[in-house]
Amino acid sequence: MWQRHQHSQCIKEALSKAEQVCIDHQCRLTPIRKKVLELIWKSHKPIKAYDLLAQLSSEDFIEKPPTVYRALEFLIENNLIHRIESQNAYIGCNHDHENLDSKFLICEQCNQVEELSEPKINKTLSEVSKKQGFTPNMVNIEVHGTCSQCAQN
Amino acid sequence: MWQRHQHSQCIKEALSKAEQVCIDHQCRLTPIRKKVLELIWKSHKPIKAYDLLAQLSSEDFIEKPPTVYRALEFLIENNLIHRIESQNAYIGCNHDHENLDSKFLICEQCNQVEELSEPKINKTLSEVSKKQGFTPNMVNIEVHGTCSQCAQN
DNA sequence: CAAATAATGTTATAGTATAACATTGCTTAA
DNA sequence: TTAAGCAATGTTATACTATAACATTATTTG
Ligand SMILES: [Zn+2]
Ligand SMILES: [Zn+2]
Ligand SMILES: [Zn+2]
Ligand SMILES: [Zn+2]
Repeated sequence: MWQRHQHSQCIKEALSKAEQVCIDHQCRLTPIRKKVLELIWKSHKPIKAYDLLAQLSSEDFIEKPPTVYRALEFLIENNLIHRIESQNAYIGCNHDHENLDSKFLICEQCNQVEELSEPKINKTLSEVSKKQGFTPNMVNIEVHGTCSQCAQN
Repeated sequence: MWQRHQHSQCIKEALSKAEQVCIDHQCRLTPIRKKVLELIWKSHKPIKAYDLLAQLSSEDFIEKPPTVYRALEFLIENNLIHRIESQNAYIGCNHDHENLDSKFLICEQCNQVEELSEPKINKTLSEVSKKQGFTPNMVNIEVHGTCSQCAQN
């Protein structure tokens, strides 16, 4: 969480993780992709495509929508970020994903997002899906509510 | 599922359930709201706001965006439909909801959607949330994959 | 009935995302 | 090494999704 860590450190980690992922996946972390990823991590909350666009344009990058949407597409494909569907917004991921699944706790007060990695949820969902004869491919879970910090205030 | 029921029957049921819900909630199922709900049920798959708009306009209703978005808002508030976030689309609900939660199996082949009501999922999610000190308010789960029908083909 | 409230009409615009084609840059194998 | 092929980016235009703001009409209630 924001309050409990050196954020510059966690940006660094995210970027170096990205380098490694790109080596593993044999793809390229180009300057634009890297810059977008960095801006997403700097935000540390879900950030919108057009906000990224605005920030890019103030840093000598080309500021057209396809530029940022392509970068987002790339980062999503490589599980370096996720899209928060209920907000049309994007957030960094520091998890190791086996599958195409993502699970979020979204605080309605502070808009801080926590990604879950609890495998028990997937297990339960799998079981229920199977019962319906359904074969899951990707899962998205978005839980809206109040985080512990905000509950105290 | 589409293949296994008289669809005209299930539209009728949805509309009469809606009447009852509106009595209970002391709100009004106006002609526009009723028409939108009917069109959503006729589709029997997730349908987009502007597709509804097009269908309304061919039936002597006013065809401006706010008209349909207001109807959608009303229907969502009363749990008569849900929004499929990953598709910007809307689908009818014939469940009885205690809470603000919805869980879907979405077939990537036929785009048929099944709503889950399995309470075990909520229970698991609640437990995991609590462990993080998080108080859930509303939950949305969207599982993409292949339905049993499509798996056979 | 009059006042208050709810719902709809209307115009305009904000916000999100992609298509299509041109250009540039990297990779690789003759 | 260099030309061909592919990957990435540039560029223009447009499609798709949703809401703000204010006017008008319909319904409810005292
Ligand atoms: Zn993740
Ligand atoms: Zn919070
Ligand atoms: Zn439902
Ligand atoms: Zn199917």
